[in-house]
Amino acid sequence: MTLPRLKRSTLGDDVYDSLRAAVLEHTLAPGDRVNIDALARDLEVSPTPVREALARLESEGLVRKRPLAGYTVSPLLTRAEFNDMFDMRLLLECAAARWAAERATPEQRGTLVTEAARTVEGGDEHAWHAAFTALDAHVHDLVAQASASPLLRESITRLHAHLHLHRRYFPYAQTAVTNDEHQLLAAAISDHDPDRAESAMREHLIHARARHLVAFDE
Amino acid sequence: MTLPRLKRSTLGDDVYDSLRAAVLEHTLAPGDRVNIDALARDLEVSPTPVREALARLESEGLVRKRPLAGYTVSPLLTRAEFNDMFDMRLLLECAAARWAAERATPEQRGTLVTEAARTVEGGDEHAWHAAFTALDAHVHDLVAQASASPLLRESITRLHAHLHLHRRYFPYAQTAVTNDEHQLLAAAISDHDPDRAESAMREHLIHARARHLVAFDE
DNA sequence: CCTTCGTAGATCCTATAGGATCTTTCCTGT
DNA sequence: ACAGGAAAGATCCTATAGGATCTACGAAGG
Repeated sequence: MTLPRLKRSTLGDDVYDSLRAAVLEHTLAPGDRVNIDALARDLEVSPTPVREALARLESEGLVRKRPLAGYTVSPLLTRAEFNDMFDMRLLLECAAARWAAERATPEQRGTLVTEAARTVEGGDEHAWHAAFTALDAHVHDLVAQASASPLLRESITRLHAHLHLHRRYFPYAQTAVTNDEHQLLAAAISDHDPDRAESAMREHLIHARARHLVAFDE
Repeated sequence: MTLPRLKRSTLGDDVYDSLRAAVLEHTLAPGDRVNIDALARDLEVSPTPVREALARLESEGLVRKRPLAGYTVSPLLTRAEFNDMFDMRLLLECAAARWAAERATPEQRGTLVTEAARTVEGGDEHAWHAAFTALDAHVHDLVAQASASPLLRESITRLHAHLHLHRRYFPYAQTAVTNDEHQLLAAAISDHDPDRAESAMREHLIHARARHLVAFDE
């Protein structure tokens, strides 16, 4: 008998979740100064758990700390850093796709195919874009999870946080193409075909990088 | 004129360094409970910076937190987790070796060859072993640095922290072989030969895993 | 007009105190 | 002898207060 491992949480963790969401949603925009006391007042907690949350966020690179001068939200990636991130994605996620094709459970293959086939319904443009981004992240996480490597999945998740910071500047079009690529990837993994899974992921990421890079042209 | 960017530090950072070193040196052994108040008294600081340091360490996986029950030093890796870590090392460090061979500066190639050729001098067995481990980590970091990918280097550094936790249980012998492998790797990178660099790293890591895995046989 | 210096304000960093929770130990009952 | 429960101790979590530092604005001098 396995119980769902009841979740006890602390204020620090709650603040962390809230702050992380705020940064990812651009409620706190890149470059903004983060005032500890003001945040504590807004969230109606003391500064201590806020400091704890910020320390964790800094370790993940979402905020920067300047000693005796306060925290700021990490600035957006430069073109070079963005390319570096995609080099890492290619390295990590191609391996994840390969391992997923080799080691995923039948349930995982099924879920992956189902989720990759999902499409996002109407709503206003902003909400629709947010939903689509969330779905994209979810598909990639399913692959990472199916790779059966906890360390690999964690690394990928960490990268995606930085990717998410840029989503506002991604082009709204071409989402249908993304969806097609996801389905090819899911099919390859479902078919136990590592080579095809890896190359599908590679194609998908290379195309995604090209799609996103236009945002860096002024 | 570029000044060395004077380093201001906070108590929290100092505590972090001290604590991280204590964990890596097994002054705080895996599984040990970490008493916040006691630590604050020993280090002669208040609990707040200690909490901040622990939050960062938890984010790196060096300590674990159980809400309302305190922190503990992360336990040693299981055999499966250890294998997973080496799978990640193979993925990350082989790519690092390849990129280093392609992109390293002349200075980096020179330093790498020099450091890979270094040997550790006498001293008592414990100190000697510690020095050798440090040298090994240094060589691998030089490769990561030469890869010219900040994200890749950071990921590798993160992995090596966990590897370091196990060093006490590594075999003392066969260090000469390790040194030879490092020199082969350095030579390949120095020669601008990506294929040979990657395979040299792969061989090295596969052999290293085999050497270390004996520690898991009881 | 530009640069430099000094002061005021705001912010961060650290320390201490009180309430809530968990762990351990001891005792009682079966 | 063992299982179950209760109370004491220790520990963690949160809140508040005070000292040190940085930033920004304004004034004086070149």
